[in-house]
Amino acid sequence: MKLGEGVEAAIHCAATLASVDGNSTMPGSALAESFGLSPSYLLKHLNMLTAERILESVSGPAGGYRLARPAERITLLDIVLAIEGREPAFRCGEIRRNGPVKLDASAYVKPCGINAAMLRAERAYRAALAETKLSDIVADYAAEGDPRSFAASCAFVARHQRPQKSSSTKQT
Amino acid sequence: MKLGEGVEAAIHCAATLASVDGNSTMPGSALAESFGLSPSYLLKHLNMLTAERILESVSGPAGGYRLARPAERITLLDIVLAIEGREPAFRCGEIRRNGPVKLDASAYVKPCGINAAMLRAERAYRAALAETKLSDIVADYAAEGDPRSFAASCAFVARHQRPQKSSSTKQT
DNA sequence: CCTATTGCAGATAAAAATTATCCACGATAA
DNA sequence: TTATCGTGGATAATTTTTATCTGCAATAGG
Repeated sequence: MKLGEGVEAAIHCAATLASVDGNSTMPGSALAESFGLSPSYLLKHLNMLTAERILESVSGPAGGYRLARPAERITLLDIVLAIEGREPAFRCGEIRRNGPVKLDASAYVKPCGINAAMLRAERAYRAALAETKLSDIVADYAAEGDPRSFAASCAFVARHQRPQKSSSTKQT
Repeated sequence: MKLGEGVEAAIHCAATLASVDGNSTMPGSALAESFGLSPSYLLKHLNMLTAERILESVSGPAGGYRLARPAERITLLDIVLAIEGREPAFRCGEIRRNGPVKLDASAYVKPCGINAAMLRAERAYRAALAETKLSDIVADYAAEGDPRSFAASCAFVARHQRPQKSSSTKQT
């Protein structure tokens, strides 16, 4: 069982974007630089977040990314599902049917108990992820992280965020 | 997030072995045939289960595999960890340190809050897996599975299991 | 002892998924 | 008009997973 590296990048980026002002944006290249990641690959992940309506993007100079809704309404589950996909980790291949004894299909109408148990565990996993909001991550970082690190992050955001012209609905 | 196919095979094999009599064994080739799996690859997985003391193996003709302890004391978590390894699914790459601003290592003594949240979720996942015993899987199959399928499984086990010479509580 | 059957370890190969790069394109602020 | 930025597709490099093969050790039965 393994989560792709993109998950870590995506959560860190989202947490960073949570502290840009109002409807300002931050370019993907700045996010990549901020974590020492390959810009072209990170964009792939940011795109998935955009496709799942977790981020919004603005084209053109002064463009970039911002959260599509307040950090209070984005959970770690949202991000993990956006990056890793919605498929469950355990996929039942129904190998019980593949033996030498061929039974009628009607013998397999009941779902496999193993599958049920594995999916139950995964629901617990997702429920736990859904309990942590992006705002919790940010608040925890501000309250318990090292002040130097926090200050550096704030400075970085302040330096790279870009105010937008059109004042549409404001995010917080 | 993805679980290897070996997990499904391992659980099915363990469930099958749960219904062999006493200290009898069942050869890996029979287990592979029972689920239409490649024998040589399945042996890899059975081996991992043996290495983790979930199965015991007996060499020689009339040899094979059996459970190393009663099915009541084997959980799905035991099997999943044996096959997938004990590493957590989320591995924190500490990418927060990789930015352009180089801070002293003392700024990163606090563990990353993102990592903590992800590991918390994984603990929930493992706790849920630990709640299902192999005996539950077998009991459920006997009680709620299709009678034809259950009878076929029992017949298969009866046909392939091999009694051992009396003195056996040792292994590898 | 001999032989056949079985598990075990290691090397290796084939297939698939992940990670990463590049380029042509449309959007847009200045 | 131009430079900056996101988008999408194609492609390649890398790693992981899946699968096979071979030689070897263990051992039941003759």
